[in-house]
Amino acid sequence: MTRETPWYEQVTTPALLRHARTTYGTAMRRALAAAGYDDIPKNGLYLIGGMAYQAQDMPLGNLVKDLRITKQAAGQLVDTLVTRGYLQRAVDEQDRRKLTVTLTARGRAAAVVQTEARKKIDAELLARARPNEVNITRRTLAALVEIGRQREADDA
Amino acid sequence: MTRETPWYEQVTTPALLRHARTTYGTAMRRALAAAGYDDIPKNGLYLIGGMAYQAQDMPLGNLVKDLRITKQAAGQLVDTLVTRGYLQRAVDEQDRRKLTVTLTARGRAAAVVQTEARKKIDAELLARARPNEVNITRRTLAALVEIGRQREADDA
DNA sequence: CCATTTAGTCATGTATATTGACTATCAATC
DNA sequence: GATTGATAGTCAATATACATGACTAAATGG
Repeated sequence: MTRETPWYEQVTTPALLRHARTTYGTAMRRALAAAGYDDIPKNGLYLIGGMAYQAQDMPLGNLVKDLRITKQAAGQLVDTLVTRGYLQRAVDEQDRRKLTVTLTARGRAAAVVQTEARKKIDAELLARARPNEVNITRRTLAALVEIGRQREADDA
Repeated sequence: MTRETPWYEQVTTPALLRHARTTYGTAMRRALAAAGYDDIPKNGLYLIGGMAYQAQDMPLGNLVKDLRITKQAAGQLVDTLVTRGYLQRAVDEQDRRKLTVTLTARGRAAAVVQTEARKKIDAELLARARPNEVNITRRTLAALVEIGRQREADDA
């Protein structure tokens, strides 16, 4: 009995990464839209989801690094999210040049929906992969991220 | 000695996926730009890299599904890549409505550069993770992709 | 054949991001 | 305590990528 080559061996790793992320992305977008949050711009998911998971407030400068966009684009992104009621801007009292960003009530509500959608995918994944395999995957992805950071630091 | 929580445990899986893909993306873009291929649009990498890896020619319709963009956007993407000398369009003789797309010489040359950049990252990854861990990662990513496909099929 | 479906185009609008030029705050020195 | 330089963000104009709506041409299926 000859073993069939699995489809994913015909696909590059970056392509796998792309499509894997799409699974999360569409699931989160669908859930958000169903709950009435259908006006979140592209990178808004990253911002809202990240803030709910990690930090209560985030300096705008972090966005620039994380999303690898210009500060103008970051400002514009925050602008629309403020306009649409998801975010609040505040001046950092320690350094009055800095702006920090916090979720509004609406923003937190959206974050909850988004987080649940994400966890749903995480749960579905555990039906197809062992917990240990998921851990290894996350560690390996982290290694890839570190390679990117390293390279960036090297040529700077 | 208390074990420190690794940074990546504070990050959602979709965020890890995003940043991991960025490592590949910037490496490939840099290599391409250094070799004179600095006019490739966003999704062009996916197209050129994918065609080099998988198929010699690709029906335009596949792009629509893979990239999850409208056929108009796909047509436009191919247009610019044809204009810039990376792709060639041809009518499918079996079905004269269909257009298939092939790499030109320039396109193949760019694909080589891109592929090498990708493999370089793959190699660097093997300095930080075992081959088996990389395999598990790719399989787990494939599972995520399948979850997305499944969900799409379900609500169709 | 005629109706329907499939594959792609043309024209137009919109959202997202970029480049370039500017203001405001802070930090360090003289 | 005034001057220089660096950092954080804004404003204005523009480019690019993608979407929507209306259309043409080729294939499929009674």
